[in-house]
Amino acid sequence: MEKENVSRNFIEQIIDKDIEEGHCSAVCTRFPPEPNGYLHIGHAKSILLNYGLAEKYHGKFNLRFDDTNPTKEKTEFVEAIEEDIRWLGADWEDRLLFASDYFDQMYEAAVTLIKKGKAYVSDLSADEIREYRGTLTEPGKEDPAAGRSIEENLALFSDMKDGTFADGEKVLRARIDMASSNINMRDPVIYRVAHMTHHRTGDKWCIYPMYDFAHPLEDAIEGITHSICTLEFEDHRPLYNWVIDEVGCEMTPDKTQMPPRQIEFAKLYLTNVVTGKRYIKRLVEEGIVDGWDDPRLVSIAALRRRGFTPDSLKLFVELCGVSKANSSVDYAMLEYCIREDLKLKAPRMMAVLDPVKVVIDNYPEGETEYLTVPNNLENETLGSRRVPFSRELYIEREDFMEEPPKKYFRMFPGNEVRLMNAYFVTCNRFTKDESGRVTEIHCTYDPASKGGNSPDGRKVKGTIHWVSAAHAVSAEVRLYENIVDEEKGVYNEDGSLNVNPNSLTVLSDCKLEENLAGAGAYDRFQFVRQGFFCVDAKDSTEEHTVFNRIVSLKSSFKLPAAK
RNA sequence: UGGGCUAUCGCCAAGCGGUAAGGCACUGGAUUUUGAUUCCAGCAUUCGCAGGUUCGAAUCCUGCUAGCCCAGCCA
Repeated sequence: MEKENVSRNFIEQIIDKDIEEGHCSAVCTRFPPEPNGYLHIGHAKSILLNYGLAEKYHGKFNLRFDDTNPTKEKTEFVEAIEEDIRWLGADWEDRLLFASDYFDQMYEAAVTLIKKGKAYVSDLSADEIREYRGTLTEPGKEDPAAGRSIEENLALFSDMKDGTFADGEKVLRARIDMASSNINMRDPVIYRVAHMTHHRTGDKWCIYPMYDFAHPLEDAIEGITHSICTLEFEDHRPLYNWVIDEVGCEMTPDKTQMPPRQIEFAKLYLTNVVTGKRYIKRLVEEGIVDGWDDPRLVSIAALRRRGFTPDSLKLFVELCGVSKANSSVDYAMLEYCIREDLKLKAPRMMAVLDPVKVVIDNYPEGETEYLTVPNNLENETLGSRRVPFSRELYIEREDFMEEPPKKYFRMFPGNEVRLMNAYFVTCNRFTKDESGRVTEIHCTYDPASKGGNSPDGRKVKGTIHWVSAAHAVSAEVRLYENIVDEEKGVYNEDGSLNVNPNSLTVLSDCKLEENLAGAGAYDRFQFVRQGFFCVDAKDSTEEHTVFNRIVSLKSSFKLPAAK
């Protein structure tokens, strides 16, 4: 028995009830993206939710491209979307589906509607339709063409399909209720004319179904039981059900199953992060980011490039939960998830990001010894490696202070610290340049403390990481902060983007232990005391490795404010 | 001034008439060759507000308030 004290979300409760009451014997969900852009973390929630439900109920999960509007869609996007979903681990098996494959059936369904007297061809222009629709507080007016005979509608709709009319000249409307308090029910347009080459059906069609008509049919055709979408479609549910009732249920493959049920949930928003296409587009156009996969963004591609793992995103989505309340999840939750995932999986290596030279005065010149170091103290299965130690090393510049404040237990004159996995060392002197910048630190080491412990039981407060200067490999390391600060607003008063000037820090000459030399794209490590890092797959080359900091380690250490 | 939806800790989120789960964040304290991890402890007398029903209400009723969505031939 699993720990079943975990509470179920409201969607699971609905499904449980549907199963209990015998309405549904095999759950089928779907993720239905329109291939008109890249996926972001909000989509990951939907993907993982739908896929997770299918898994949990031993049902099926379909990937269906909702490609009913050729003016916005591209094959390039379907490929990118497939890659992202595959990477996330959501398996659609052999059910890679396209709404455009159902165009014939949708056309027939529209004809059926006309024959039932439930749809008519309108002559109104887009502007006129808007006028006739009324407002939020006033009912709409009957379309002058609403009274057309079935025969005439059939002929006109056929002409629409045959290309007799120009874009916008005619439209097919469902006959529902022009006075409905729900604007979606005021005789919604269900087919429009668009002389446009579709990325999959080419020029076969010049009329395309609208979302509200197409979507329920797609769900019905595929035998979707629970059609999960976001909150803004709540008002569309009556129309969804209308289409299902009028023509959809006939198209269902298994009549013993309930017809598809639409369920809406709240989108995922993250604090200090923007997912809007327009905003991202501006960031790209203004050269603030280097594309849709810039590691500071939260598109799936960006998260992947930054170094996030599918498991970390899964964890994140689980922790966020599912509800109908609009909310914004703290970015710290995402950070927690990637740390949690990588904690035991990533080898812990030494890398000095901002190096300063250290010389061990009493260590023999020219000598190198190899120390055996475990790759992850908390996970023995990751094994160990050999790390070279020698007379000249690099340590982190911030691990040394000439005049330390209280509670500073790193290196300072006279203080003994541990070089992680190596020796105790004590700083005796150091040199500075004209500007006062420390150039070289001199220490003596205690040979008896090899491995990092003194046989006499002497303790040190500080343990710092280091890299042998002669053996170090250089690399570029990029540190990131969020691009936006919501507190200050996403846009400035003059309409310009309010971007965090520190969103990217490039450290061009970091010193890494030699074992990191062979790291390849997407390899992830913990750089001890620094954080988790991932080899950038886009900008790394054979001779120039670029690491992205995925997330820093938590730290309760703060230097007292300098004065 | 129409319709739909939502309000529980700084941020998510359980709760479904029997007396406020959990996670993140935060704050101690212990352990520690990462000021990390781990561990232990703390963190809503109160559920948007006001009334009412009830022995008993976050849960039911009434009335407010706030926020989100809807007037594409987008999805």
